[in-house]
Amino acid sequence: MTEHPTHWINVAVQTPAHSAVGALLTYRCPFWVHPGQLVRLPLGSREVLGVVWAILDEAPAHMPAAALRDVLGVLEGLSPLNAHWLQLVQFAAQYYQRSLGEVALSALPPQLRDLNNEQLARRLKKQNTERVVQTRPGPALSPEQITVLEQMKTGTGPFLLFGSTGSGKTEVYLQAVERMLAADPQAQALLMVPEINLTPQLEERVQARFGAEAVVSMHSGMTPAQRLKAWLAAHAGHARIVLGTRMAIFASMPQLQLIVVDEEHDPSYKQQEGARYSARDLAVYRGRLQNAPVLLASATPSLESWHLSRPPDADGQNGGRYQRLLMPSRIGTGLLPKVRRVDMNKQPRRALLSTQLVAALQERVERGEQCMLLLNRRGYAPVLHCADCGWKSECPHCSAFRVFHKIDRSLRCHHCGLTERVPRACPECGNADIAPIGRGTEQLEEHLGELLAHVLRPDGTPVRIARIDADSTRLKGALESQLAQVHSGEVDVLVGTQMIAKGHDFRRITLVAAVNPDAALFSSDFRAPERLFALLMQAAGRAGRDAAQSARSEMWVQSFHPTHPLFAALKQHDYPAFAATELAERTAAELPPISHQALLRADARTQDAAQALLNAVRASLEAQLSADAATQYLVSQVSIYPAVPMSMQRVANVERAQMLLESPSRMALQKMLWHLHSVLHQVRNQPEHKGVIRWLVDVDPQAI
DNA sequence: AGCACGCCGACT
DNA sequence: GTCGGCGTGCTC
Repeated sequence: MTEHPTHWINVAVQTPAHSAVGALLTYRCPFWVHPGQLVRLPLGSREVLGVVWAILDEAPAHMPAAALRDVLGVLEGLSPLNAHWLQLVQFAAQYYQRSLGEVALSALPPQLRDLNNEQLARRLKKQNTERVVQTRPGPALSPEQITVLEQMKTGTGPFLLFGSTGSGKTEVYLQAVERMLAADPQAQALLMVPEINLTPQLEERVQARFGAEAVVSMHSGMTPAQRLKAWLAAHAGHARIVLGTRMAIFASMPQLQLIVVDEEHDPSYKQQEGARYSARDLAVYRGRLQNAPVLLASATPSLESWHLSRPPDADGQNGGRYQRLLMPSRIGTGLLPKVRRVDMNKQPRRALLSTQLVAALQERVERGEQCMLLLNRRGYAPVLHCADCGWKSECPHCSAFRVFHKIDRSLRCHHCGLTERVPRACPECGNADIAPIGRGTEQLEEHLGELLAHVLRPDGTPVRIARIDADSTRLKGALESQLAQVHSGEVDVLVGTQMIAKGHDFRRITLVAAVNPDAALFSSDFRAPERLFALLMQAAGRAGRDAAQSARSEMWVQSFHPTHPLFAALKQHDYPAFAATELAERTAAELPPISHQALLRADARTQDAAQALLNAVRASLEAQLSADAATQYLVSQVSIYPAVPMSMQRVANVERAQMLLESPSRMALQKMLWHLHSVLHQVRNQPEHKGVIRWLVDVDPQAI
């Protein structure tokens, strides 16, 4: 810390976008600092961590010098966050309408805030050893893998790798990393996966290939100490490979030269609270910024990425910015499972499982094979109902029904968490005859137990059924132990929600069934079919991973609409056909990815108050923009729809309303949001909007 | 968001 | 008499 005449700096500190302290703060600084350095600052009565954003040449004119406080100190031994990182954070903050400080500070490991310089020095010393990378050779590549890697070498990307399940996408990532390290041993790669659950298995493969020293993980399941350690290793450039969930997109990686986004279609890449960023979209931005190739990969790409990678038309025009790479074949002799559609109209009324499916399950169990049943509803039944007076198990605080969980005889609201014992009789009329409506995973498990009670495994022991969902895996480590049971063959029939369809390799599963997938076909959410198709394709990919068994693997779909085009495309394993139909519909309706959307949401004590704020913002915004010749065009380019209640209108006694903004031009939408931000502050301060609790902006929302 | 300051009910 | 309920208001 060299002596230096006092000067002034702008710093980002942790403050929410809607607070009065939204922008950079100015401090006096009695010593020399660089942009990107971390400093400790007095803010009100507390001491906070800040990121130095800019060094000012002179005292700021907008504030009296006496109002500026002094920086307390700098975190020593840390090299400054580089300009690329600062720009990534700046872009994310601006694009997703949050404060710089909120994005910057939430991108840093929380423990950095609590350490003094001695503690930090100790941590830095501990991990300050050069890491040795010992690359072990990989398997021989398929012709498709070779072609794709060749295309990555000659092109600039971003690349969309469209590769079916089992085509060997992971090996492509590993080869790309290997090639990167061969060219530059100091280079760093970022590998992203959608969920924490999927990090261990990829981590294992990466470590086996490049050594345990080379890789660090970053996800929210790690302890503060682990997170700090991993972050420091990446920031210092010691970790060659950072493997993580969406939060890893903000890892400081000075030598970043490759970004891979696995299962790029997965909705988990979109953060659903705070700064609602899409890690996949930021990956593309970051790749361009740091001149690092970006590889997005999926067997069922998002329609956004599929559209952006569309090939040019016959005259070479109108192609997408992304380069599409193809790996259509499953490796080895493995075949994709045969898809069977069961017409539930021909089954007994209200049957949960068709007779054919039950027979097929029995056959598999008796052969010693495993089956997996998907039902996207946890609990025993989604509603309890009194036939006498019509009472239903509504949540008193939310616009939702409380779900009946038979296991602990509880009624639980899945939105606010309210849990009560199931009443013995109807709370309204006292009738003892209250009955569940609809079926969840608990009931499916119970029902299967009855249907297959007489079925024996080849060794003569009775069938074993297990359930995996958010309830069964609530305890730490429960998911791992349950998965291990399935792998070891202790379980014959696995029942679960979509969490079992993702990524886990169950080699002995030869039958996967979607029990009741119809809801998504007619959902008001225009992305529901896309998600369903991806889920079913992914689930189908769980069956027959073992080449010896793949010939007789099957994916079953029970539906009241078995001839629906979505299922027809699924039967052919034809994602491009599905995407073409879906994109045609999106184009006709001017929905994303043809248009771009943002949501403004308001929470208030009453629905009227929430909507009143939104409609006032809309009126004020349109009036202000129309009045100025320079901004008039925005009003015609961006549609602002009237405020409506959210589909989950009330959660924990808070009323929620939303307003949709839509534009064919992403730029126009961004400019509109910029104006919206200032109008919101004006309107929010008017006394008639006192009842509003909070507002938030969701850019590129996943569901509307 | 924190964290203060500030003005009214049941307890060591 | 105090500990503490959460209502407004400020943080360079």
